[in-house]
Amino acid sequence: MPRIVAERSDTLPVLAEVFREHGYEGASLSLISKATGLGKGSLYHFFPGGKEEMAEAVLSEIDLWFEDHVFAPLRESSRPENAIAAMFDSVDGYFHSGQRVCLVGALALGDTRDRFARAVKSYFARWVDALAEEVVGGIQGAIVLARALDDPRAFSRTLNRMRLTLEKR
Amino acid sequence: MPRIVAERSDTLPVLAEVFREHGYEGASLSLISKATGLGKGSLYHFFPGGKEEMAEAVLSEIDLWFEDHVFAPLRESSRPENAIAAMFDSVDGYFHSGQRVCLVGALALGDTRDRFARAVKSYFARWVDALAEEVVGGIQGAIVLARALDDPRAFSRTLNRMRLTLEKR
DNA sequence: GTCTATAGATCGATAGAC
DNA sequence: GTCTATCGATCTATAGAC
Repeated sequence: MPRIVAERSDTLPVLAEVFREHGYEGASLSLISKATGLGKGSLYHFFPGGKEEMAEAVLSEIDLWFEDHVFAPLRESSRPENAIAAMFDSVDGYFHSGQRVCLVGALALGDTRDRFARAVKSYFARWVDALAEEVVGGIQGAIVLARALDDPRAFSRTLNRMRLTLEKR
Repeated sequence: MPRIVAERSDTLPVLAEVFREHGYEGASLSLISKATGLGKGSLYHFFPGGKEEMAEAVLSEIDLWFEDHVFAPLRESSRPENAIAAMFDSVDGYFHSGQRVCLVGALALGDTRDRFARAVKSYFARWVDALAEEVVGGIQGAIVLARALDDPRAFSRTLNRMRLTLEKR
C-alpha cells in the first residue's frame, strides 16, 4: 500500500507552484502549510532550513527537469532542428502557454536574486549556451507579456515567430 | 526658498526605486520610511490608502513617463525609423542597461498582477500597439536575462540585435 | 504635516506532546 | 513524523501629541 501522506519529494511540485504563484516573499508558511496539507512541524522536519531550503530544493528540481528535458537534448542531439522543435513544445507545455510563470526568471527580477544568484545564473547560462540568448530572452519576455496582457496567445505567437526565424537559418 | 522636505510628488521616484528593488510585498513601510526620510504618519498623510495607493501613484507616474517619452513619439512621429532609434536609447537609459527592473513587468509576474491588472495591461497594450509584440517582449526578456546572468551586456546585445532586425525591414 | 507609540494581525521558526 | 501552542520579530495601519 503506497502511503497517502507525502514524502519530502512529493511536496516539491506543490511548493514550486506556491512559489510561482506568490513569489518567495509572498509564499508564507501558512500558505505552504495549506497547500501541502502539512503542519509547520512536518515542514520543518523535511526542510530544517525553513523556507530558504524549500526554495533551494524546488530550484534544484526545476534545474534537473530542464537539464533532462531541455538543455541536454539541445546540446547532444544529432539533429538540432528536431531538438529545437521538441524544446519549443516542452517549453510551451511547461509554462502553460505563458500562464505559468518561470520561477527562476521571477527570482531574477526580485530582491531574492542575490540569495539564489548561483542557481539562477547557472540555469540561464546553460540554457543560453545550449540554444541562443535571443530565444531564451524571447521566451522570458513572452511570459511577461502573456501575463501582463492576460492573453496566452501572446506567448504562442512569440514561440511561433521564433520557430519560423530559426527554421529559415 | 524651496522646501527641502518632500512634497508628495517628490517621494514618487524614491518609492518607485524601493518597489523596483524589493517588489511590492518586499517593500515594507519601514524600508519606505527609511528611503524617503518620512515617518509613517507623513506617509499616510500623503497616501491615505497606504502601500496600495503608493504603488498606484508610482505606476501612474511611470505610465505618464512612458506615454510622453516612448508611446506617443512612436505613434506620432513622421519618421518612424528615427522614433524607434530614439526609443531604444530611451529604454536603454531608463532600464540602466537591464540592471534596473521594469516594475510593471515585475508586477505582472507576481501575485500582485490581479491587484494592478488594469494599469499593467494598459501599459503593455499601448506599448505593443505603438511598436511590436516581438520587440516589447524582447526588451522584457532582456531585463530578465541581464539580471539573471548579472551581465548588462546581455541587455545591450539584445537591443542591438533588435535595432538591426528592424533596420533591415 | 510630522512625529512617536502602539494596536492587531501575521510572519518565520521552535518546543514538546503524542 | 505530525500535530498544536507559542515565541519574538515584523508587518500594515491608526491614534494622538506637538
